[in-house]
Amino acid sequence: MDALVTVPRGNPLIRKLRHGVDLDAGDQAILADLFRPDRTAEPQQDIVRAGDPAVGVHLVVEGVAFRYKLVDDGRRQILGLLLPGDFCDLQSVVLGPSDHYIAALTACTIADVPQDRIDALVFRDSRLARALWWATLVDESILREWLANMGQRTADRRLAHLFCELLLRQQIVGAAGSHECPMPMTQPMLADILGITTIHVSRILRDLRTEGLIRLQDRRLHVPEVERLRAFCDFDPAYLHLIRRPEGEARP
Amino acid sequence: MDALVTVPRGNPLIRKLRHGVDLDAGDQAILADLFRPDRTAEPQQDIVRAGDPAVGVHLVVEGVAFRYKLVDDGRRQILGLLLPGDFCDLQSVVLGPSDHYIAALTACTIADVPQDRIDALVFRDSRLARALWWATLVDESILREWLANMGQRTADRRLAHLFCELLLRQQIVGAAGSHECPMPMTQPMLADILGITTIHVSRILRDLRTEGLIRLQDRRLHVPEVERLRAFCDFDPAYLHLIRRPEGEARP
DNA sequence: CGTCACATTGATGTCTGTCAAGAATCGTGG
DNA sequence: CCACGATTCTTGACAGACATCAATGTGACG
Repeated sequence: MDALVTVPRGNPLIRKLRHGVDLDAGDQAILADLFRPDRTAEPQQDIVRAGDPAVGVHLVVEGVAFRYKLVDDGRRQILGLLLPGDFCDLQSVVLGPSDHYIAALTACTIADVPQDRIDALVFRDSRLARALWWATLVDESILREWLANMGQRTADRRLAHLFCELLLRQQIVGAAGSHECPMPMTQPMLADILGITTIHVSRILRDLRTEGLIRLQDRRLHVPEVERLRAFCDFDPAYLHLIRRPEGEARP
Repeated sequence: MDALVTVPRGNPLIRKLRHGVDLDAGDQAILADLFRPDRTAEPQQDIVRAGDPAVGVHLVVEGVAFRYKLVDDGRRQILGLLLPGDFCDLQSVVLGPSDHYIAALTACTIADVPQDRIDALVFRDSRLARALWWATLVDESILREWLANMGQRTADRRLAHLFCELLLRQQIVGAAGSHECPMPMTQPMLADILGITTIHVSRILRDLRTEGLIRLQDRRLHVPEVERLRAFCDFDPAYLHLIRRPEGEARP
C-alpha cells in the first residue's frame, strides 16, 4: 500500500480518528507529534485526580487506563476504559479541573500535552478541531450505551456487552485479533464497571464459560463464535460510530 | 442592574452558557438569534429519531425533552433530560445520524438550527465554539454522574439524586424556586430513567414522602429541607460545573 | 360514562449482595 | 529455589433489593 505515508501506520490515535474524519499528511504529522510518550504510570496509579488544576491534557500512548468516581462510603464506579489513542481529559481544556479520577489499569505510557497546544488545535485548526470533537462525542456516545447497558440488561448480558465492546475497540486500534483480545481487568474491576460484586462477576464468568461463549486465558479474552456472543447481549456497534474507512485511503 | 443589555435576561441558553464562558453582547445576540422557536412537539412525540439523516441541530426553547434508547425486547432507557437551553443533537454535526431517540416529555417548542449555521459557530468563532464545547462537555459530565448513580446507589438514593439534579438544573435556567420545581415525569418515565419498574418507583416515592424528604403536588416537586435530601443521596453538584457567575456581569 | 393511562398495594419469585471459608495465583524476599 | 503474604478467584448458604403477577383505585378525556 501507499508507501509515501511518513507517519507510523500503527499510530492508534490516527487510526482511530480516521474513522471519523479525513486527515491529510500534515494533520497526521501534528497528531503523531502529540502522540509521544512523556512518562509512564504503574497499574492502579492515578493519572488524573479529581480537583487537580488542569495543566494540560493526557493521552494514552500504550496500555489501558480507566475513569472512575468514588461514591458515598467508598464504592467505586468505573466510568470508561481508555485505550491507546484515547484522551484522558480533553474536557479539562474547557471545564477546568476534572470531577473524576483516571488511573492506569495496566502499565501505561502517557503523553502530556500542554494546554496551549490543544487550545491551538481546538480553537484554530478546524479540521483537527473536528477530529477532536469527533473523539469526545464518541466517548459521550459510549457513555450513553454504558448507561443503557447498566439500566436495562441483567448482569450476564452486561458483561457480554462489555466484552463485545472491548474486542471491537481494540481491533480498531490494532490491538486485537478477530476472535481474541487483551482483557487486563481483574474481577474486582469488572465488578466496578458493571456495578455488581466481585462474587457475582465470578459466577457470571463461570456461566459464560460453561455456555462456551467466552474463554479467558493469560489475561486474554477468546470469543470462539463472535456472532453468538453478539446475539446473546444484543450488541449493536452503531454507538461507536465507526464509518468503515479502508486503511489505505486518506482524502486530502 | 445593567440596563443596556438588549438580549432577554431570561434567555435560558445564555443563562446556562454564561456559567461556563464569558459572552459579550455580540455573542449573546447570536445565541438569542438561534433561540427562536420554529415548531412545537407534543408530549411523547419524537423530535429526533435514531438513524435519521442529520439535517441540523435542535434546541429546546420551552418544555422538557428526553433522550432514550430501546434495548432488546423493547425495554427503554432514558439517557438524559433536556431543559430549555439544551441542544438535542449538537453531536450530529460531527457524528452524523443520531444513534438514539429524543422525544418531548412536556409540550415543547423547538428551534431548528441549520447545519451550516452551527458549523460556522463551532469551527470559525472561537469564543462561541468554546461555549458550545462547554455545553456538550457538561452533558457528558452529567452522563458520567448518571452512570455512577446507576451503578453504585440503591433505587431510593438514585431517585433522590435525580430530584436534586432536577431542582438545581432548573434553578440555573430560571425555571425553579429554591425549594420546588416542575417535575413533569410520570412514574413509568422515572422507572425508565432509573432502570427499575414502575411499581418500585411508586413504593420508593411513598417512602421518600413518609420520610418527609419530598412532596409531589400538581406535577411539581417540593423539597422542604434541601440539605437533608442532598445528604440522603450524597449529591455533589460539582459535575454540573457551575462556576457561580453573578447574574449582572459579563466581561467582554 | 366508559376508556385508558397512571398510581397504589400485596404476594411471591429471581437476581444480586453479604458473609464466610478455601483454593489458586503471583510477586517478593530469604 | 522455596516460603511467604497478598491479591485474586471460587463456592456455598443466606438475606435483601427489586421484578413479576395480580388486583384495585384514581383521574383525564372523549
